[in-house]
Amino acid sequence: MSDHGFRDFYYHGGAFNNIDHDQQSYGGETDHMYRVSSSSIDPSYMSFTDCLHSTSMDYGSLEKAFGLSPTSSEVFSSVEGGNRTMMKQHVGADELGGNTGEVTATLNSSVSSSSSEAGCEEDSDKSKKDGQPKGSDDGGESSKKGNKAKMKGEKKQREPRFAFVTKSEVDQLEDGYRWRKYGQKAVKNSPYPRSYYRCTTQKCTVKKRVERSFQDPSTVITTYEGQHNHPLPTTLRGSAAGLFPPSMLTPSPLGRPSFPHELLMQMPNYHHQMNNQAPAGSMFVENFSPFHQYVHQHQVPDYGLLQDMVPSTFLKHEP
DNA sequence: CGCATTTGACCTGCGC
DNA sequence: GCGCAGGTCAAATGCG
Repeated sequence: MSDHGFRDFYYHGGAFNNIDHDQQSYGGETDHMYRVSSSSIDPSYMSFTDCLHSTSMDYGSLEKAFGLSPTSSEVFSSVEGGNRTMMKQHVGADELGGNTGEVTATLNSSVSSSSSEAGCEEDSDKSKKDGQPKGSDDGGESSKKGNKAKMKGEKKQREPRFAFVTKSEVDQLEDGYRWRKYGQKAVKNSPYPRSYYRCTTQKCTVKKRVERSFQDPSTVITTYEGQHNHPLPTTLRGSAAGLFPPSMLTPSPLGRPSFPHELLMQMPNYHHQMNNQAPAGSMFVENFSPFHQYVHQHQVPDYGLLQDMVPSTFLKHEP
């Protein structure tokens, strides 16, 4: 899924001047991909995080919104699901204090399990066990594997996923949450393994996968799945806790986005869809289409997109 | 000692 | 049905 035609659109002066919406169909599925991009941040000067903090609020917003504080110069984001949409955007250096960064968003909803295309990425069946923290629920399951089998027949509901492609030397991006690695697998056609992490907070089922792009070893693909149902740990080492304003540390989807998915929750219709428990398959389709419309409707929004994704307090409002 | 990581085995879905 | 690939489990191990 990494490279389904991204298209660029640019962001200058605090507003999205050129938003490119690409909608493609893959085997019956509609893909929406968004990509926000910009050139490169000079890592030699500062980390991505530093850059975000020291130079531009907009960037800081992005970073906070995306929950990333990596040493990356480029950040792409994507939501996986059945439909993917990509939109690219260029962040002008002027807005970044001389630095630019790249953020790509891929929206893709997992349509039922039938979608094979995205399917490879989709977890086929995690819900059965992962859905719940293992130690807490299973109670007396006898054999670990035996349990899995029982859930057969039920289609597990796939959680929305949000992937980021970041330029980073470190695999694990500091996003403020504590993760526990529970597996690692070699990826086909890639010399780099994929690591699986789970949020260590009890009852939080959020997971993330981290893998390095074999095409560009300097980039790390981080895929988040699920939504945190808790605040950011206060003990985290990194910046996140300190970086994120309290309002962004709230777990509530209705609050500020403290997790990539929550960004989506800020998008029009997302709540609506979620609240109506729309089928996973259509969730994003309907979600992101409106999203595009929204973007387009705000043709020259001052941050149109961002504003909706991040707290306005983090966005620079220009007259 | 508690927690995180490693790692091989196992399970599931999918394509052939 | 078989093999492959992705994903997960959990025992073993490491670390602070």
